[in-house]
Amino acid sequence: MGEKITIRDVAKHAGVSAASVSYVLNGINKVSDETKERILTAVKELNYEPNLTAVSLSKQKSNMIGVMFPLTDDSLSTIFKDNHYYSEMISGIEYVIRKHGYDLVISGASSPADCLKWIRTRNIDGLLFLGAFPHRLYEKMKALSNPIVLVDTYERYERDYHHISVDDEYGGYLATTHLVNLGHKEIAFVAHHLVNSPVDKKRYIGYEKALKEAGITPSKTFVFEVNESSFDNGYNLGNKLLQDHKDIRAVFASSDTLALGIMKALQEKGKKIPQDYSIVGFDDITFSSYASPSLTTIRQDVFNKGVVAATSVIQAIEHRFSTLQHVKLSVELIIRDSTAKRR
Amino acid sequence: MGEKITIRDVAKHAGVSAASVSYVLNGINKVSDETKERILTAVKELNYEPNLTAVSLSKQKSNMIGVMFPLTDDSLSTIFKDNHYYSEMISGIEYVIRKHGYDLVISGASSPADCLKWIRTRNIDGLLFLGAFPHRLYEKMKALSNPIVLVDTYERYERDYHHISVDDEYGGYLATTHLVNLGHKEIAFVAHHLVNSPVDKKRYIGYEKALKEAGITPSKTFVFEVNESSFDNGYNLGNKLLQDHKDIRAVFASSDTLALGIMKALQEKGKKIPQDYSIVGFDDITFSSYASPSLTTIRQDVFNKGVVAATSVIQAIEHRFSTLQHVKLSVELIIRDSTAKRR
DNA sequence: TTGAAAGCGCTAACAG
DNA sequence: CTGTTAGCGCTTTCAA
Repeated sequence: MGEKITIRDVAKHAGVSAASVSYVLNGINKVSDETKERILTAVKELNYEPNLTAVSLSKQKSNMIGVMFPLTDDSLSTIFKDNHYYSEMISGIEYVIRKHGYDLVISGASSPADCLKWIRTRNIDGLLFLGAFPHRLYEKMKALSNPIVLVDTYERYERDYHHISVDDEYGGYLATTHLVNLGHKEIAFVAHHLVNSPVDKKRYIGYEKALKEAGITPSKTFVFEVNESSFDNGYNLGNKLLQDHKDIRAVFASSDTLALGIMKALQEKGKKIPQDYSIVGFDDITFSSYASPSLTTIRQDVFNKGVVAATSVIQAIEHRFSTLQHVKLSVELIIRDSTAKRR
Repeated sequence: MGEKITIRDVAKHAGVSAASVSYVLNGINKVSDETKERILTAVKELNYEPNLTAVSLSKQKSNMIGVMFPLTDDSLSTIFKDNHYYSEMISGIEYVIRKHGYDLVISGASSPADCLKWIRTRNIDGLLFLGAFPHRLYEKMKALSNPIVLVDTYERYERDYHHISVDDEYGGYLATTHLVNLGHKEIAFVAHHLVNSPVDKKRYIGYEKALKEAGITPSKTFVFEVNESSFDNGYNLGNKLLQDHKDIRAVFASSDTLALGIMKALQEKGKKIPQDYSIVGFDDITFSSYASPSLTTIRQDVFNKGVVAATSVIQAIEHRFSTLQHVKLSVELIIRDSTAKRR
């Protein structure tokens, strides 16, 4: 751009003061209709666009909303890889944010300190925090005046922030009950990480509850952890199951990605699904209905989760004293071809 | 935050002027070591963090880099859905950008006008434009002084911007030649969109070239277009192929997602792959190796594409007069189990 | 080597 | 209703 047009240029062009231009642009009803016209014309003619950086500084509000991803290793790719989950979520978030005139700034949190720094230095109006929430950030974050929405975080702190989640426990319950109803007793639970992933912990609780209700004693030997939700990890676990755990006849995996990897391993070794093994996933990613056999799973509407989360921050930003939101979205059992009666 | 600490607080605390603090913080070597120490101590003690909005305004540089996604409909979800492609890319981009101390602002381009506006009003230092580049933006964008990197755009304008792509034409050629070498002659090409997707056009050229080299006359009846790269669209096309095009024995699809959808449809109707149909995809998404049968495909390193693109903008931002970059990354044929000799 | 002062572009009391 | 003015927090001449 050769020369940026400032509010003063507009003012001059319209023969008024910068203040009046500002009033008109901000919809502050202080200006006569006549001069308002003149100003709007000048804005058009000069093709003026306000400098948002200056606006931010002046208003102490950036109109930017940050999304912080949990960084496992150094890049986001481990998170996105094999995983429609965060992509879907960010779609929902971006959609709402743009509609409301905000911009979306994303960052992988390298360290809790960096994270905090980021919010403050960038003047982010609000923050969406996805996944596990580092304990040590808790106190410091609370000191910030900007609203923070935690998504999928179950911590003792959860009550102090806005919080969006899915009914993970019920999902685990649904999945397991489905298997139980099919006559299964030897049901493995495959988690991403039982301690680090609060979501998986909830699903596990549902799993346990379903077993107990059915009179089955949950056994630690039926619970497995992989490190990341990926096909590869599922695949490797599938092989491990075949070697070390011949008693298992059904698997409830904490993500479809994992479930599909497990399925692949079992099939490669000549096992039939659902005849030999019943498998249930979680999420209902698109591919689940395209796999052979198609995957029985717990569906959650991730796009909507993003929408709800983003809507929450924006509400919190705009009516500062709204009460804390705690939304738990529902899940649904989708029965497909990867589960069948125990034989 | 209760009270933000400003540069003046630090100055007072250290018994110097704000200017000196600024010098030290910006590494401008004008200050005696002694006062420098004092200032740094004060910074530590007060836990001072500069306000980046103010810095941006003052320096006329935001340290933010924008990524603009092509919006087909109104939300990003059509783009991310079923599509690891953009997720991978953004992972690569985010990685580089964060390492260099920039922030990543993302947006779906609602309209060319909005897009332009966005760059100017937000004081974005540089822009990554993914996918098709709206013609009418051309002139206006060129007027911007900020560097713009186009990814996957083949337009007549491409030469005026930095440009990162993959050797799509060679990819198309490799895939088709592979099928030809297996004895296939009736090879369909399934594109996302031949006109709107410049990438697909290139792949088509490679396809055509390979056919010609093999003495096969390309026929328009073997070329198909779907609207979006999705499993569903592939699936529907697969069914169409079965109904209307019984002569076809091999398919080269412009994305793995499409290829897997097609495969599913064919399999459902009792067709064997690769015995009855040979199928080649493009991208090498993770799931391709987990499908049954595993998918032969053209691999491109999308994460790296993001890395290269981001590196380019940053270079361009930091050494303003660097020459335009035009990078074409390589592709690779990955032979798996979805292709076999024609019988 | 240091600091005063004038911006960066916009907003918001406050006066008129 | 309109304009003057003093910031927002930081940078950067320019003079001391």
